[in-house]
Amino acid sequence: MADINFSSPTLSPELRAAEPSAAAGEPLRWDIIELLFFAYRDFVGDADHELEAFGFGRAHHRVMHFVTRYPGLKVADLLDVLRITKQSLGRVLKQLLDEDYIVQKTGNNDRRQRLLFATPKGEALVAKLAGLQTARIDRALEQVGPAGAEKVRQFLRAMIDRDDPDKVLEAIFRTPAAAAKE
Amino acid sequence: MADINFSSPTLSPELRAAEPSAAAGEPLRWDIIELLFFAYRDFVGDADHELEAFGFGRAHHRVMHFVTRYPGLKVADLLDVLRITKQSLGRVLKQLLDEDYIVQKTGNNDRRQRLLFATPKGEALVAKLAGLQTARIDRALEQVGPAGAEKVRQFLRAMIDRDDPDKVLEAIFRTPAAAAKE
DNA sequence: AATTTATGTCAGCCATATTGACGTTTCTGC
DNA sequence: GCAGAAACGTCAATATGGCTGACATAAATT
Repeated sequence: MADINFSSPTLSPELRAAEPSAAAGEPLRWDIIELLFFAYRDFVGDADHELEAFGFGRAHHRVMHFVTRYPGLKVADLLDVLRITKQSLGRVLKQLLDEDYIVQKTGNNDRRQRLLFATPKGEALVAKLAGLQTARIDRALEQVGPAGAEKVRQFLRAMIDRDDPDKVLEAIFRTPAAAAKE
Repeated sequence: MADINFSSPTLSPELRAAEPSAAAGEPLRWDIIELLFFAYRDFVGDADHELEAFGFGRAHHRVMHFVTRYPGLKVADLLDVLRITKQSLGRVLKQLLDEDYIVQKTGNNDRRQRLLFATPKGEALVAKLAGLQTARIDRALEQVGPAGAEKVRQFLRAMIDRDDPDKVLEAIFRTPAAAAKE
């Protein structure tokens, strides 16, 4: 491996963030970008750890979460939410069905549909994982107070694409809190 | 595939969020949990789209980002930040070196170290991706005002694990804004 | 009756992560 | 100066979770 050596090494003993040299343009939100990265990394880390014990991964969690929260979700809806293909969903969903975390029910309006429901076993897992994440969120919201919490919600809502929302997003944005500052 | 049919189908025409039946315990932060999921999904989606044109994935972006922002980052530091193994980093890093997005420089205090630096080409890519994400963040921050923006930063900071922070996190939490409400 | 929709499935591929083992260079402690 | 540890690179094998393409079936729609 070729070693590229520059004129003067200029070793920084203290690591410091540097605006990349193209700092001439509009200011970039480096702080928020990185905070989001770390916050999300640790946020999902809570669940990841616990999931190992069940032999599941993040994919299983996402499926379980949305099925539990939105009972009767169709397969197609789930695909929209997760933004994956049905083949990808297939493997994960099959495991969750086999291991009795989720059950399917034929739609009665449209018998082609397979509506998805969490079993008590599935709900328990989702609640456990949500508990871990809630602890972290509560701790963080305490720092900003109730008014701050509402600002955080507004911010997160505004970060989400609203064009062509999936069924779940529609439900989320139809919620009372959404009407607040729309 | 066995079809499990229940007593009464009870089809919901409008999808509605349901507290899983174990709602007896402490309240769970379903709203924030889901907002974080969707916000992050769309946030990283901005970059993902652009990366395809370069034949890169998210892994490349993460590496490029931190190397650009923290010039002289050691390989070991990067592993801490990204929470991956050196083998995983290896392939991605090799590509970025080969394609001249990143250069290595032997540490002069410790010649075992390979300090990482972005090339102008690399910086340009990172700035472009950060620009996309900044547009989204700016749009969202407008909704909450300057005071709200500070609340959002406080919230995100508080979401991050502080025990055993890596070098980059230390730098982030050493920043002036961090001192504000510590 | 023909077509479209919702779903499932088979086969293969790719990206990104893992563990374990091993080698080299260089620093550190004795 | 030497032993050992540290920082890195790399080989091999494996797992997960994505992907595309093709095809099948049942049920709804036209």
